[in-house]
Amino acid sequence: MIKLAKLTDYAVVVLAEMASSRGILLSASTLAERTGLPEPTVAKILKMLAAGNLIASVRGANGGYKLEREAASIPITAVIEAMEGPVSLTACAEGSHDTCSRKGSCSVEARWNGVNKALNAALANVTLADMVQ
Amino acid sequence: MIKLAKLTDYAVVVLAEMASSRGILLSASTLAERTGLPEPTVAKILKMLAAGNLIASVRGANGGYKLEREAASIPITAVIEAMEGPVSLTACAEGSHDTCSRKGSCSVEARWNGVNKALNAALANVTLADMVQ
DNA sequence: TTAATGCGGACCGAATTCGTACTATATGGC
DNA sequence: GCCATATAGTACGAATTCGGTCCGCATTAA
Repeated sequence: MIKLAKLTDYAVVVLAEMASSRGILLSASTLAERTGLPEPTVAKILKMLAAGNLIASVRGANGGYKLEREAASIPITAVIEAMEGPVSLTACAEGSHDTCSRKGSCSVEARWNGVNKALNAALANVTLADMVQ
Repeated sequence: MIKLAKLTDYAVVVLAEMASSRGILLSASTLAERTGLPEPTVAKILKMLAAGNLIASVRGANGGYKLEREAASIPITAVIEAMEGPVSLTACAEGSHDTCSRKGSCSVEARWNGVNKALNAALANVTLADMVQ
């Protein structure tokens, strides 16, 4: 199965919760409570999403996180990229620096790029707003 | 990254090699030699592909494998399914029997089905023939 | 000054995956 | 009929990755 990391799955749940309270500052512990997910895990997810500029963070007492943009303008590819890196099926895909033992001599190497583009195009049409409903 | 198992990647390489010699019986060792992949690994891949009815096997001396259908009629989703199971991003997707701790109470559970369909549609348009060139 | 909250990194156990080996079964050639 | 060749199926060990947790530091409101 083309597997999405569990953390990415959780990230969507957390973001969906944030989208329903847009603009309001929510702490990691509050979000953990509302989503039913373990608090340390939620905290980790929020850090990653903040690093990917998907959400804004406010430090200090009474701090928290809030959505940076509208849910409708956040494609799920952005979420996946923030959590797992570029959306691409194979290591030898364009832009990846991962090594492949057959790099250069692989007859299908270049072909995957087209597949990845089709994949990105399909996923780019689904936004966070679609996941919230 | 939306990760494809390495074996699946290899499977496409092997199938591409078989497609260029369609109808000819090729043994696992021959394919290993031509693709430059380790022989035991190629043998394993061929077994999985045969189990998925993507290729036909002939046992005994001078046996081997050959493509069951034309490359153009084999979508890469079929390859992925043979190697890794159904194409779906999340465990809670339709048809999966995997358990999810939030099953039933998860607000985004149903939404993933649409994403998975978009994904399958995008990948179904790419066939093995496209990978060969 | 204190308490609350995010930030960043490190760490460990668990699960998955990769690659390999071994045995059984089938078939063609001598 | 026997042997060489080839696939079928199972099982296993090592390596990698992932999920989850913890700790010390930085920042800000009260």
